[in-house]
Amino acid sequence: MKVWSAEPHSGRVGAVIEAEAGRAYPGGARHGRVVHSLGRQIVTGELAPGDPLPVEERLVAELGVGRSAVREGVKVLAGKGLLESRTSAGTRIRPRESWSLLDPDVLGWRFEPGPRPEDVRLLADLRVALEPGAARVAAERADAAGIRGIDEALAALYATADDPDAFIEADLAFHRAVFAASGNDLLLHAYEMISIALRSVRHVHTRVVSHNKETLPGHERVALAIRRHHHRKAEEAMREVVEVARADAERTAMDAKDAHD
Amino acid sequence: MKVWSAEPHSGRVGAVIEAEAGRAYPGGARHGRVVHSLGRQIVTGELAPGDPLPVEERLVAELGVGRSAVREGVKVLAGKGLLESRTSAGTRIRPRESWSLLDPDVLGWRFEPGPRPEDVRLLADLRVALEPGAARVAAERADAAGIRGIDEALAALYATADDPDAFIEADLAFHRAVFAASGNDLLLHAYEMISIALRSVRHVHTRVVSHNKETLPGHERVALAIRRHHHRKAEEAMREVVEVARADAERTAMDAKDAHD
DNA sequence: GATAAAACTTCATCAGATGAAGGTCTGGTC
DNA sequence: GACCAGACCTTCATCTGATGAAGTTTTATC
Repeated sequence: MKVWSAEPHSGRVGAVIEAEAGRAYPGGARHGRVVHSLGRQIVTGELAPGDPLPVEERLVAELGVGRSAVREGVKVLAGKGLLESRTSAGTRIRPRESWSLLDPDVLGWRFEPGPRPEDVRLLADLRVALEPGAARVAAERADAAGIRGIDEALAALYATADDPDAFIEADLAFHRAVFAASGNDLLLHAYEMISIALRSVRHVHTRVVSHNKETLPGHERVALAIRRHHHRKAEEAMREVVEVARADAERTAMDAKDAHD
Repeated sequence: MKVWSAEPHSGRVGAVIEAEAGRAYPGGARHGRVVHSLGRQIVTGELAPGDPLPVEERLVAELGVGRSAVREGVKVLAGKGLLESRTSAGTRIRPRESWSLLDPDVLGWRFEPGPRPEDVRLLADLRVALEPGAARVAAERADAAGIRGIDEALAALYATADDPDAFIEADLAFHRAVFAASGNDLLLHAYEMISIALRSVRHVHTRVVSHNKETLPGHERVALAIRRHHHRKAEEAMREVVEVARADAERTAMDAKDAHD
């Protein structure tokens, strides 16, 4: 009996690779090309879960690389939960639940093209869910180095309030410093992944200089509370910061939608 | 100039594989063996960041597989940020900051052996940081299906209060249901990774039946608040649940330490 | 002692062969 | 006609050997 479903692959898989192949990958890193091309197509939905990948031989032809490169690339994607290959049954795209959504590459493929409106809400919610709690733990656990990191990031925030692009980076760095101060490497990594996505939404957030300045007092309160180990206050201050960001993001998204209609 | 440091690899890398090789992997999955053996050794610290891996040829000999399998395995680990290989310079272990700590495999290698005391604190903090916020977002966003999922998980919790092992699974399922109700797939994935680690700590938590029963009202409050979309109450109720768990964990860890001294 | 060229290492990729694991198809049986 | 055994075929898994590319190290020269 045939367990896996879906008809044989129809479209071509190699278009992107060929387009990129011109110069980006002179000699080596062929397998990296395979990983990124297939990975992106899977994550963006061009190739849907359950779909079979073309057979190795055809991938070799379409991607213009050798079997080794194809196999290594497929193995990497399988390691990220995107693919599963079985002898005699071919390779196919695993269901979305199996993907390592928090893998940096997977996140990148998802958000790099520019976030869709629903992603903006998703990210804003994620920050609301994560950051106040992280600020609380940071207030509980921060040592001198952690507090210093936050203070430095805060100073940078003030220093860059007039430069939108620099401010975005400083803002990301401040929030990162809070996570770092939690002394929890898993938590810090969780933020670093969010920031991959956040950076791609930066056009949406944080454009107006006057608006940036308005957020400074909130950040200051966060830093102060952590410095004093007031976990309750740290959490509340951070919540206010991210709630404001969420409201802004939703308003911006709505504006964009109105403008588009 | 030689940029990478550290002396050539000294010990043998293949011991584990050979030990496992006897029967576990009859025909296929050789490259998976490589991934797990090397991955575990890296994550547990047997191989330290900066260390060079033996050259391919030697890995082939030590691991008892062909070059293809070695290369595919190395590529998978490189995809998880654990390794980096460069032509002519060999393959070496990347610094810990580059690892995908939230990758299921990496988490597994880290926590499966059984958590060390510091990991217990780490996980407890992580829950305190993450779960109240997730409960809040769940209360804001939960739809009928999400609420139903939570209710069912709650019922299972009550039903298994007398069976320690089943209760652990029911507890994990309840918390998962809360994350699922948030409608945020990234958040849900974050929890699923925590749960990989949590499951390995279950010996520490949740052993006493009477104790399990004491946690039921707290869970009930969480479910109720989410059902009614009281985000404030949901967050507070969840905070209480995870704070209690954290206190228990720390007490248990301390007891274990005392018993050990 | 500095510099440039040659030699060497080690990974990257290709190519071909063999094998294993499943799935499919064909006959034959009842 | 339904069912089953076995041959057959497809497709991935792995091994092996050869070639190439990119650094590293050594050596030769001034």
